Amino acid sequence: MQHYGHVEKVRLLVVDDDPPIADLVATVARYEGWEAVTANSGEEALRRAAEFHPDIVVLDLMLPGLDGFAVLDRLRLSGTMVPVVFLTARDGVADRVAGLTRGGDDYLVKPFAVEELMARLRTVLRRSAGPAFQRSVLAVADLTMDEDTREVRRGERLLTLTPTEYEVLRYLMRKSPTVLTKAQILDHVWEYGFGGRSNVVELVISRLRRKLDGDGDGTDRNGTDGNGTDGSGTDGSGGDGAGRDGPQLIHTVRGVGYVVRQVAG
Amino acid sequence: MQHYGHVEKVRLLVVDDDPPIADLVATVARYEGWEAVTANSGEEALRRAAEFHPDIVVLDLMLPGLDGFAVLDRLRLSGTMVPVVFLTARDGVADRVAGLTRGGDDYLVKPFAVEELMARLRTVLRRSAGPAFQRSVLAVADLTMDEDTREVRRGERLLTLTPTEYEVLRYLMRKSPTVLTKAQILDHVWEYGFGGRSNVVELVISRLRRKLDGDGDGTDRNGTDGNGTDGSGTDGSGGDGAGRDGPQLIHTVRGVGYVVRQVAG
DNA sequence: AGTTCATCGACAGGAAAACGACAGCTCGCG
DNA sequence: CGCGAGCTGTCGTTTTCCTGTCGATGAACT
Repeated sequence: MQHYGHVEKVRLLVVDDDPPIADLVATVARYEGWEAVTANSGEEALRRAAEFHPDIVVLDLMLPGLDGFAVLDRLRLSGTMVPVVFLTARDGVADRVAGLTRGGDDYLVKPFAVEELMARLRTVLRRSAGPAFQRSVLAVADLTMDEDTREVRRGERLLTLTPTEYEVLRYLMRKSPTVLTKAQILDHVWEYGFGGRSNVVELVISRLRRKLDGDGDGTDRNGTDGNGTDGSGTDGSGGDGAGRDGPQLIHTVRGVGYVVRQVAG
Repeated sequence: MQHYGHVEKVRLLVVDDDPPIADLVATVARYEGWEAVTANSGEEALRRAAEFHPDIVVLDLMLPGLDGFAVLDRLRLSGTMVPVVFLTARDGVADRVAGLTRGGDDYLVKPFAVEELMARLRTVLRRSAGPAFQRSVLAVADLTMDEDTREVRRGERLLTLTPTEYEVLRYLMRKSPTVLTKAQILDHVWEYGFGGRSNVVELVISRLRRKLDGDGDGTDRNGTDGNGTDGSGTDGSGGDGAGRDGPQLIHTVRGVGYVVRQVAG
């Protein structure tokens, strides 16, 4: 039915017996402009699926009563072809799940990172939308990211990013030119329930900068101005952070967070 | 995407009384951009065939009621020349089937691997597409694979691959330059219902690398790097992973999976 | 100047991947 | 019908390198 790319909102059904988790996912999805409903049991899931007609389903496999596998079977038996993204416990039934991803489905291990889940949902939707091969490429200035091949390049230069770096950058690029707080980045990119409050984000940003701004000594702090609204101001200090590859793209907004964009202002 | 010459979408009819199996096949086919419909009984199959006019049919021989042989007869009697790929149980009527494949049809034993089935479908389609059957040759950099002759070569050198290695490589090449996860590879190349969670994939990749990257001492980790992007950084240091035949083509994307592609710059 | 916030080098624990070695199987050949 | 070769997959070890913590240095704001 509806497909990604369509004008209408994506309809998502989230099935998880842990309400907080289900809500978390639903909330993020709604934030992206999707319509989302949740179900906390297998039975409810089937009921919701029947009336809501989701375009995609997030299904926890460990459900009391009618478990995820059973729900999947019933869904398929009723002729529905909705793509499904499964959630499984770390060491749980991961093996059995593997066999289910052949279709267009996919799966994720709990605890997962929200951005990771959203990324998979988008991918699955894109693929199930038919001749599937429109690639999804994010771009900001001369920085591009191909989500299928995972190739990231600054201009011509191909960058080598670690998984975490890749995730953070993707989130920043996707939201560009919005400024994101460290908390937001932490919440989206790290697994939910990541206790470690630390400067991890700063760390990753630092490493990212070095790689994509080619910037050795970089440290050009410029974006800076105080309050969120970024505004214009900033630069000032001369060097626009050009390390070797052009202007700096990751800017620090002191007291707020980070943003990826061409300098502006 | 993958071309057989058809401009329009391939129309596939899948006949299997086990809905999950039929759906599995249909889903994968749709992924490839085909149009697919399923039928769960012989009667339904004939009905669907009449209205859908498939270009090719996947037909399970063990159907309750009107069985596969009967369905085939009726189809032929009605003048249809659609090529058919049969599915049979491991020890079942394999012999009798042999006699049916004359027309250019083919058959596969259950349980099968999805990629294997898709490969046969493509082959049969190609042959039935007219006398002028172009060969289907996959190529990535100087690595080529002829799906008809099963010849694989790196540059001039002919490689000797075992069945499993061949399948894995074909899947990787077909999807190149997309990064595939181990789960995807496992799901496509191994028979459905292969529970084994193990490092088989890593193993095969390792063996493939040794053969096609000519890599004796191998372990040239270079392409390998973090996520996705690999690449550039590497070169420099002399070894481009070139064992003897050029740059490494199978790259590890840590935390994600594997890709076949030229490092590109 | 003092205080707060950010950057980044260095290090260690640990997760993921590579790979050698071995055993069960299949299949072809004698 | 039995033997042997090659293919596969499991185990366990080794290697690689990703990640987050600490702490010192440096900027920016008040």
